Amino acid sequence: MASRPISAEPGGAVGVEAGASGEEALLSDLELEVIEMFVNGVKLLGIPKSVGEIYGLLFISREPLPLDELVSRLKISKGSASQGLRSLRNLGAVRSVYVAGERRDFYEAVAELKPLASGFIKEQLEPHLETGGQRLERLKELAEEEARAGGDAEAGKFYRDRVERLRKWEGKARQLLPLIRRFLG
Amino acid sequence: MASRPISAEPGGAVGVEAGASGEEALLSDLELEVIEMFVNGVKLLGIPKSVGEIYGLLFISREPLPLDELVSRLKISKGSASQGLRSLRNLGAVRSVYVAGERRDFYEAVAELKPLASGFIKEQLEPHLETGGQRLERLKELAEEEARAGGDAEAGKFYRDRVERLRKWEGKARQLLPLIRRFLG
DNA sequence: TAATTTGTTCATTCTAATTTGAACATATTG
DNA sequence: CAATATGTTCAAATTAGAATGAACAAATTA
Repeated sequence: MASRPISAEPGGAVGVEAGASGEEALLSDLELEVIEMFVNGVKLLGIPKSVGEIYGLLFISREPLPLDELVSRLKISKGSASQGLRSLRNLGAVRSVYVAGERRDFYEAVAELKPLASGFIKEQLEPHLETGGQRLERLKELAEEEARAGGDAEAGKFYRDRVERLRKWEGKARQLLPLIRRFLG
Repeated sequence: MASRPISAEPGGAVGVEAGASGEEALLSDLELEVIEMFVNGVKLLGIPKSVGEIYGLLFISREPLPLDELVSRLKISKGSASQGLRSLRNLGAVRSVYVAGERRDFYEAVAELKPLASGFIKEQLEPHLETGGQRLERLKELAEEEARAGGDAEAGKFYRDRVERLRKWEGKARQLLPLIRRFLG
């Protein structure tokens, strides 16, 4: 019951526009459109296309799907599917579901905005803030050196101002992330 | 007076780590560090490295710089510099400055967070929201078709819910952008 | 007007990142 | 245990996107 055969797809007719050889209507128009939307979306976030495809298909699927169905329906490699699912699990964008009497792992999309945003912020954004913070310390030292070595008082002021600015930006970013989280929650 | 010769750089010693052939100390350690910071930053926003380099150098330069100095100091091609400056102007991240008695165009970084954020939102994010909005309409139709064609009432409910969710997400995004703008302003 | 300077454009080249697929590991079944 | 099913890993192929540089246009100077 769980892994519904691909021929039993609901209404939607052929998908996948003309072009290559053996088109077999693996995806309905609705699925195609949703997937495309997510592919666009994740690209904006710097996440690879295949990950968007996987999430998109899971998002619009009524039942959880196993890896090999993602492979056959999306026509992506096993490797991509495996790695894509891992990223999505790490992001908290996909959860694995127990399906009775099935040996394969089944996955479904986490379709609530909050955990998605949180996962993305925690995994993709916060690490950068962290390393950025360290970098800023070194930067401050370099600016001081420059200010001292230069002899020129104007120069010192300028460099200190620039580094101070970067500090403020970082502070803003640190405040902003939780704010976004709360807003989407 | 304006296009200070590159040998007249302030304190900082050799930059550019070991490796390739003719290293010539075109960038001080401070400049190098700032540039690296911006290169990391823009990568996060899906903006090419060369653009980060250009903005970084302008940001930490006391005087406006002309295109050919960006080329020589950053060792990037004229093409990259030209295109990079254009993107930065479009983003509102760089402004051109009049320098008396100079034929070349000189540029300086816009170093206030607000216009930077606004430019990025307006140029990079809002266009996607726009096309996403159109896509959503088509999606809604497809979901209705699917719901009708499927015969299954459950299915209809599910697809409508999913599309409705996407609508809500888009709405949130539309609210969020101005909020971010205000916060950074 | 010819020569020079400055900047842009865009086809080609190069690079970084993604995708593939075969080899491998780990159950699971007969 | 051998055979099969499932999933992961990683070197190699592919692809998308960025950088290059030569050709061009426009402005300036001599």
